[in-house]
Amino acid sequence: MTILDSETKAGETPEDHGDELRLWLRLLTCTTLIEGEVRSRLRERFDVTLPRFDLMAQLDKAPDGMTLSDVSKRMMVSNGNVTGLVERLCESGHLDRRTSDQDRRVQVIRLTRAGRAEFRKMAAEHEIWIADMFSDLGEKDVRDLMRLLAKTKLSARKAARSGSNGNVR
Amino acid sequence: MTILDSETKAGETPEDHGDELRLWLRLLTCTTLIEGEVRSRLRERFDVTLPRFDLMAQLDKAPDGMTLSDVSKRMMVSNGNVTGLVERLCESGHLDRRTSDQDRRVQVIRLTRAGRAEFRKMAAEHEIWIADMFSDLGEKDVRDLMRLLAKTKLSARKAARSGSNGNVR
DNA sequence: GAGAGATACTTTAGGTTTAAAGTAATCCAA
DNA sequence: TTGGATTACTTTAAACCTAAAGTATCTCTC
Repeated sequence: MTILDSETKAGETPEDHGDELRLWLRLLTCTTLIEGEVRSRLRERFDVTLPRFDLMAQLDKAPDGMTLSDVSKRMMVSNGNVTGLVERLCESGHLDRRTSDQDRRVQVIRLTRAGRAEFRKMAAEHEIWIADMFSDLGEKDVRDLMRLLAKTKLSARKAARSGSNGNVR
Repeated sequence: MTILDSETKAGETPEDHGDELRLWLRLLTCTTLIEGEVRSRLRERFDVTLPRFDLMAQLDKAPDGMTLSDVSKRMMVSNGNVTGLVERLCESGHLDRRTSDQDRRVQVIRLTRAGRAEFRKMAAEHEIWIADMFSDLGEKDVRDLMRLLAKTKLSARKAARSGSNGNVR
C-alpha cells in the first residue's frame, strides 16, 4: 500500500519517528487510565492497594510458592520493593514466608488460606471490571490487539536488550 | 468465524472474561517494559527521572504555560504529586512559576530557556529510543494499533465514568 | 577446603504517588 | 453584599519504587 518508503535513501535526514511516539503515548494513556480505575476500585471496594493485589495474583498462580526473586522478575519491579511489599502482606496475614531448606538465602512465600480466599473474592470482581473496560471491543479487536501487543512486546524486549548493554550501531 | 457464541443464553452462568483479562495483562506488560527501559535510559543518559521528563514534555507543548491543574489532568496524576514535582523542577532551574494575575489561586508554570533547551535535547534521543522499541512493527501494525488503542481508550473511559459513580446494573 | 565470584535478599536514601484534610481565593445566588 | 459552595493548590501520612550498597549464603575451581 505504501507508495514509497520515505526512508529508502539511508539515514541522512533525521527520520520521522512521530508515529511511534504517538503510539507509545496512546499505549501509555490506555494503561494509565485502566490502571488508575482498577486502583481506585480496589481501594474503595476492598481497601487494598494495586501492588498488593498484583503480588497476590502472582502467588495465586503458584500454589507451591515463589521466591522473592521470582516475584521480582514476574512483576518487573526491584528486589527491594518486593521485600517491603511481602513484609506488609505477611504482617496482615495474607502471606506465609519461610526460608528454603535447600538454600538458606532463599525465602519462599505463598498465600495463606485466608489470603487466598480474600484474593479469589477480589479477583472475581476485578475480572468483571476489566471485561467492562474492554467491552466496546469486538472479538476480532481483542484477537488483533493480543497479536499486535505480543509483537510489540518482542520488539521492545529486543530493543531493551541491545540498547542497554551492547549498544549496536 | 465463531461457531457459536458461548454467551447466547443470557447471563445465567458466570461469563468468560479470560480473554479481556489476558489482554489487559499483556497491555500492562508492554507498557511496564517500555516505561522501565525509558526510565533507566533517562537516568543513565541524562540523570533525570521519568516524571520530570513527562512534566517537561507537557510544558514543551504549551509555550504559554499551564496551570498545575492542567498538568495534573493531562498527566493523570494527583494534584499533590504535581506540587512536589514542580517544586523540584523550579529549584533546579528548569521551570518558571508565577501566580496568575486574574486568579491568585492559580499558578502558571512554563519551561525556562535552559529547561526547554535541555528537554529538546533529551526528547530527540527519547524519540529514537521509542522508535527502536517499536521497530519490529510494520506501518500497518502501527496504524492498526493506533486505531485499536483509540477504541480501547474510549471503551475504558466510558466504563470508568459509569462504574465509579452511577453504578449501573 | 579455601578463596573468588555469583546469587538472594535487605537496607538505605531519595524521589514518586496517592488519598484525605487543610488553606486561600473566587464565584454565585439570595 | 454576604455567606455557602466551588476551585486551585498545598500539606500530611503512608505506601510504593528505584538504584546502589551491604550482608549472608552458596558454588565452583584449584
